[in-house]
Amino acid sequence: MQQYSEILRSYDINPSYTRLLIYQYLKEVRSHPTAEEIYRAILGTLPTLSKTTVYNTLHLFTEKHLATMIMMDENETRYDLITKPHAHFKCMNCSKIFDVAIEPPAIDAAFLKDYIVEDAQLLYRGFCPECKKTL
Amino acid sequence: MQQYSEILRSYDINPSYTRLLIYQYLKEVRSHPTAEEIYRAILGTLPTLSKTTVYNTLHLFTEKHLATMIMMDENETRYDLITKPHAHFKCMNCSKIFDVAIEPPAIDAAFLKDYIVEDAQLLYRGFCPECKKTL
DNA sequence: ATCATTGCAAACACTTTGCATACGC
DNA sequence: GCGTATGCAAAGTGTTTGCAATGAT
Repeated sequence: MQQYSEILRSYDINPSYTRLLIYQYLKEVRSHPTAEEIYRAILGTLPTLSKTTVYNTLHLFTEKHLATMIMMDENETRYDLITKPHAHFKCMNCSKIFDVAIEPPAIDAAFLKDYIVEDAQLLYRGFCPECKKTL
Repeated sequence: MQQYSEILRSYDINPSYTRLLIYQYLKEVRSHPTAEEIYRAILGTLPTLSKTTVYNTLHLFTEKHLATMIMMDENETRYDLITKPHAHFKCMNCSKIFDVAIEPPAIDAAFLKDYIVEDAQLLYRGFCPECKKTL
């Protein structure tokens, strides 16, 4: 986990044990988890963990541009480490989320001149191969 | 409002007065309102309106594919009538939402073969011209 | 000793649910 | 009168807040 400490430090985040665990989870599981999922996953390793700390940490990661919030249905915020831009596909039946190898299109120059674009998200919704069968 | 009745009927929605008012609001205001905003706006015309009815109606519209839910920050669901696909830009400072004349890219054929894509959303976040100045 | 980090409990905001009332044909 | 539409109040869910406790240097 030593290398993760360095990463956190490079984002100006003090690498506490809790933060490392959360970072590791995001890094290794890569499933766009909700705060709840992260909380439950890490409870096994760190039974004293509180949900507040998970939220604190995720806010911190977002603020420092290490992670990004992604909004999907059902009013649950999910989190993803910032890597290269990509799209998400969410199955309307089983709620699974799939990464799609497609980049959000660049916004046109005229718009860019007046606005500052920090982040782009591309979300597709529909039915995954499994759920498609049952329709 | 006669023509609106026809539209609702064509989506297999019984055009009650309440539903017409909500449809009209979505149609004429076009600002991707939240349920709360719709509720407050229509209260003036229909003081007995309840928020439950607003939610009922929005769910009905969504189910019948007349409207679509769009998810943004802050865990608030916004609603938009389904027109042609377009993108949204949300100011991270003032929270205003701007329509962007750009289409979500078509998902590639290989993906399409296995999945059913019902809906695409493209969301940009950043700072609008007004808020840009104050940074 | 000081400052940062964590955690609890309560508050909050948005949405849904269950059921009762009212409305339209 | 029967089925649909509406509305109230309560519950539910995810998130935030205030503050106290703990930890690190």
